[in-house]
Amino acid sequence: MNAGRTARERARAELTEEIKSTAREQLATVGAEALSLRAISRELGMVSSALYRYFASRDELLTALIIDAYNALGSAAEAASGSAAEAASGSASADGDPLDEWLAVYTAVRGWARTYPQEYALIYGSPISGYEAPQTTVEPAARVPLVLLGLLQRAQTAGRLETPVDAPEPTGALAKQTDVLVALAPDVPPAVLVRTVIVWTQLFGMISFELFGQLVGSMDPADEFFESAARQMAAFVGLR
Amino acid sequence: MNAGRTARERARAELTEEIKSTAREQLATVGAEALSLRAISRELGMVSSALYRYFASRDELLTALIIDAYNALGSAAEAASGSAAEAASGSASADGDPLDEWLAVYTAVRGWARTYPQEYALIYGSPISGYEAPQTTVEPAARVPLVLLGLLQRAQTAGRLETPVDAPEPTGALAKQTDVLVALAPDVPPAVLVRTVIVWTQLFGMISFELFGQLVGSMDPADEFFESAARQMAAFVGLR
DNA sequence: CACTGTCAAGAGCACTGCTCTCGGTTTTGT
DNA sequence: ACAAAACCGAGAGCAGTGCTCTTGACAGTG
Repeated sequence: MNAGRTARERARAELTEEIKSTAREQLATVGAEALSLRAISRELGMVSSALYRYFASRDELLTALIIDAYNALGSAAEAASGSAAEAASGSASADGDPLDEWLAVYTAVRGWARTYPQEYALIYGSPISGYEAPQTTVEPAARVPLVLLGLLQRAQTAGRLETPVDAPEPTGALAKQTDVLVALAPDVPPAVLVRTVIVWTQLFGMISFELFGQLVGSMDPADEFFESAARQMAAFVGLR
Repeated sequence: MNAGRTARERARAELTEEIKSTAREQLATVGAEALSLRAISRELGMVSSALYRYFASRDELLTALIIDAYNALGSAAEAASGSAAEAASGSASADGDPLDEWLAVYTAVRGWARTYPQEYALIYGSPISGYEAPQTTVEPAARVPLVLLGLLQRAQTAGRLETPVDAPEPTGALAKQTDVLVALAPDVPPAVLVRTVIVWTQLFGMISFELFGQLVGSMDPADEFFESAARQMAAFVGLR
């Protein structure tokens, strides 16, 4: 993250960032699959071949944009989680109301998605054909679910999580898969962890439907529906 | 649906279907955004310009494929709903167990999506850039949610739907939006209808996550998770 | 000063969607 | 039955794309 030592390294880092920046602009206007390296180079006043000194291919540029998008969304969710906790208590370390925090995270995720719909589509839409997401994307991609898990873990230790009576205990392969999540939120019961995954898929399904126009004719505009869903999903995982 | 009168009309209809068929093959192998009219025409042994006699543009071909995909998925859901009802009773008109039917619909939708992932991505993935879905797509797109609504309506009149006590009554704009659904399932309480939309978004969010690789590392393979989610969502809307 | 690695530039390849024109065939109207 | 109209496939061509390769200029290091 530091400025490179030599002038060359600094120039290279700056230009790399500049390329990504104009790529994001193009993304916002023409969409992901119409992203053109030549158009970017034209915008930057350089020749298209020069761009390949910075990104070996269009896919590599897309990968960089995808990772940036995951991180931006993750940061937004984490910030919402953190500031909601502070706002209620005044102190930075004490926790606020878990339900408020839950709603703040939901709102932040949706807000980011609506502000940067093309970048959202890039990471949660159909995968680019012939493009295999490298392993580098899974860590940034995990930040949003980690926020939810962390929130529930803290709510549990604060006595604000009440395991729903009708949540079935996972068995078989599902129990094994849940173990991975137990390691991340050890005090949250497995039944609630399964529900957390359900809720996680609901959140992004709902946002995708809103952004991709699937709700037109029923729940669009989706503001009130979204908040209702957020509250009902909080209750679904046992947040009180 | 009938064969055209003149030989030309029949040939035209056949060739149109053949174009869509090879387009679907290409779709399955190279993906939607790499779908090439020239490659299709090459496969068909004709020149690319001739293809424009049948589809005015690439977008128009995509629209046709999208409508076909919606209809195929809708048929699969309707068939599952119908056959589940018959299987339990032997009669074609009597209803089976609503919960079995619910699970059958879930399984059918997921099965179709896994069988035709690229066609699924075409309709539930990111919208094609610069492509506006025409009004013709909304009716076929509504078939799956209509299956769920119909199922709940029948379950309600059969006394198999128990409105959850913690489902909040929709108010304000949300209540207005729910009215559209009331017209489709008049006996289902509005609170349950809102939950139906939530469940609807969850279903497709879950399938999208599975297909687009978002579940890798947690709930993949998703068979058991999917069934658990299906059952818990049935309970969430009050199916008993 | 000379050498080595990095850089932008340019030409070029194979591909794309799409348009237009040109003959030939089929359907239709009189 | 015959002419007019509609339709069809072929081919050339345009503007655009991602990507590769070569060339000449520059900066950093011994």
